[in-house]
Amino acid sequence: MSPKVSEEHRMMMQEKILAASMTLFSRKGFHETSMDDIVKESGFSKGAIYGYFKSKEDLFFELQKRSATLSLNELKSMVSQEEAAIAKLERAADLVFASMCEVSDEVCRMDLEFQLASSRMPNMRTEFKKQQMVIITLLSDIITEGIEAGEFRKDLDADNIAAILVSTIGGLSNLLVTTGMSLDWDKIKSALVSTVRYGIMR
Amino acid sequence: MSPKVSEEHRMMMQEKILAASMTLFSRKGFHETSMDDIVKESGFSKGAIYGYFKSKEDLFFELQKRSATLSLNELKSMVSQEEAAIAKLERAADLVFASMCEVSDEVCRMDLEFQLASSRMPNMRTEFKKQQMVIITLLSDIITEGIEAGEFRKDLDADNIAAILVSTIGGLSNLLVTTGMSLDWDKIKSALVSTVRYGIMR
Amino acid sequence: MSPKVSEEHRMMMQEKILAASMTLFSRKGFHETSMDDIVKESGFSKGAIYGYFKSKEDLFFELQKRSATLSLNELKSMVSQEEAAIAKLERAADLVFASMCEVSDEVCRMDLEFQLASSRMPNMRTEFKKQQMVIITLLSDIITEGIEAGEFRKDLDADNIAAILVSTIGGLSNLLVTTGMSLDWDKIKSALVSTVRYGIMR
Amino acid sequence: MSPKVSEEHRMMMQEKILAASMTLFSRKGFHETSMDDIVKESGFSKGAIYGYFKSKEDLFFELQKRSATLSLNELKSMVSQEEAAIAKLERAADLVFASMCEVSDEVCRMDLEFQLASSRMPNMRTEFKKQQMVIITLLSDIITEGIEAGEFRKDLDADNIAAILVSTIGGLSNLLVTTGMSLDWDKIKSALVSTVRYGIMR
DNA sequence: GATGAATGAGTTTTCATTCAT
DNA sequence: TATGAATGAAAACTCATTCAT
Repeated sequence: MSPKVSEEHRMMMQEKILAASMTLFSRKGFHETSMDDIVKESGFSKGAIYGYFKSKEDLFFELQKRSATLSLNELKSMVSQEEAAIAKLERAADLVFASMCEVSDEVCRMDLEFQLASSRMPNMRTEFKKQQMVIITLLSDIITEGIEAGEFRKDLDADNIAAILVSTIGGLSNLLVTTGMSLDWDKIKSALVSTVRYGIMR
Repeated sequence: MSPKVSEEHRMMMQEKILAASMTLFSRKGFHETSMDDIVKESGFSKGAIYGYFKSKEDLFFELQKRSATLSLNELKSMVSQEEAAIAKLERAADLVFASMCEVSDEVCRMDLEFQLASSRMPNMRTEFKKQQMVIITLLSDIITEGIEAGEFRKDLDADNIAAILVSTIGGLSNLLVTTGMSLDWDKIKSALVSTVRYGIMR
Repeated sequence: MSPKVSEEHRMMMQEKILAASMTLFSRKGFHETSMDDIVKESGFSKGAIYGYFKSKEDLFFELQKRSATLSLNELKSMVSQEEAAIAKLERAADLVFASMCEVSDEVCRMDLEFQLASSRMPNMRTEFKKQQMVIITLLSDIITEGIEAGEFRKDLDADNIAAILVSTIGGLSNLLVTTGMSLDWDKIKSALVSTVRYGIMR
Repeated sequence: MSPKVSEEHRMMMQEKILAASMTLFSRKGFHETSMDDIVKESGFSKGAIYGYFKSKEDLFFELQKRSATLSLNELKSMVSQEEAAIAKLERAADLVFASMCEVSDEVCRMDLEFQLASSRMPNMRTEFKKQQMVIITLLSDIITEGIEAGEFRKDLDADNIAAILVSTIGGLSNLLVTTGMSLDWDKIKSALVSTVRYGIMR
């Protein structure tokens, strides 16, 4: 009778544990966070946590899966708009840099944790690749659209340009947390946008 | 008469330990590598290793310091050449992508380790920032030179473009190891080079 | 339903660990006793022990705190008796020498460990001083009482005499363990008692 | 031809090492002092130190042997004086309390180290006992002398009184370092002297 | 299911002693 | 004889995971 209720309940519990873990992993890092830390932060018992997630790594993996979903939807909704490809790219840039500004160092650090894990653990890598491919494909589609519409140069290599753009954004995020540089995101955005615009438009 | 050993010998020993550590850190990661692993891999005793490096972290830090020196010199020698700014940038691209191709996943993974460490440990961050600044400044100087020579657009923001370029390269390297994508570096290089050329030239 | 364990149970476990530690510390000394020794002697696991005490030092400290409580209560109860001050002192001597006889070398050695630790570690010193002050004050009060009652000489320096008496007892205990002399406690007691009696009475 | 010279030289070297060790052992304690510390403090090499002393413990033992010699000679010279037994005891008290005042905490701590070691290590104990016996016997002789001269009570138990006096002095020294109390040695001395005088004289 | 005490292999690091030079 | 680099056993402590209740 109650499977639905308890399933929901289960999800809520999981969510709480994930939230606590996220906080700790991003603040202290995966290795420096102990299950005891998570117990304290989440208020759950050891046994409960192991009831919901089979290991610390599993918890981390689950977190990685969710990390993407955040901004992706906004990005997707953007594509469906009727407008020029270049406008779409610029709106994407707005979106990305907006989140870049408001997002804390900790989120960027968490991202680095995910990247490092992906570079070593097959299941993480698969997930990470899937996520990156979604974004790259999305951008690639916009570029292809722009080429076909005559906005962009005909010789553009859509897939690789998309990969480059994604890498640039990722690289900037990393630069921020790894150097602690106080970057002026507005200036960077306009430098990037204008360079790309000149770089790809006819 | 004395086991007092030449500075050279000491350096050689250090180098061997560093090499063994490098292998392990990049293959398994910093945290997953134990001092016992390093003992086994290097053939040194525990005590000997601690005689050369005061902690596992110190070993890692030393490795980070050395990591930069590798390609930087080539990059620097390039700047002094007499040629157009755009040509310099292209030669830099050649250099970077060449190393990208031949370099193993392990080096890139190691790079991610360094980045993550830099995002959390002050002394690593200081070092990392210094290293990044050298490259960014180098590129920024070339760009400024290009602007002054009338090669590039006058409104270019040299520093930020440089930061963007460095981020792009770093991001691509990360994309490689984190997704395991089989990237076609030649195509990526030409996509990047042509985009940037159009993007910044008058 | 829950392994949540009563406070009593927790105390019992602690007590067992403390007992095992006491045995080892007094037999082998603090430094020569390893946590592994305590693991073996107590039958607990490493983790369990660290669950109850946060460090080997903490274990030692806890032991020190308890060491005093043993005979102190008897000593205190004595004070409240209605009798001449000199009689009180003699009864105290009886008490002290009685425990001196029955007590093993190990307890005295343990005492030396505590003294050495107190001479170097601030928290131990604070505790030790507190314990010593209780006894000194107790004796000092008896002496003052004796002076006021006209039993003892008027010019007696109650505090310092008390400190001297406590030192004498401590010194004798140390002499026992450090030299292994086979002391005749009865004779020593009467020598001390008669000397002090003549020494302080009018 | 040169055994004498090198024997002297050897002694001088030993003395230097012992001095350095003494400094460290009393400052930091036996266990907390490493051979490397002694190397640094003494300026000798590891090998040299092991050439002179067969182990860290041996070094400590040698130090213990010397520790007594210090004041003992003065004490002995005192005995031979022509004067009343009570006067001898008082001069002994002067001597002891004078050294008590000027001597640092570190010397007292070192004493505790010796005591603890003596309570556990047979060879140390033998040495320690020998040293204590010399002093106890010396005092005992004075007391016997006083009894025979009719200065002191006839029923005095010379040996045990001597042991008690030695214990009192040792106990006071320990009280000083273990509690950090700021003792007024002058007052303590007069309290002790007058008590003992009344306590043992006819 | 939930709890948290218990486990114990594994971690980094130290240091008395040895020995090739 | 002097040196100090090298050794490696042993130390204190951690922590992901299990399981009796």
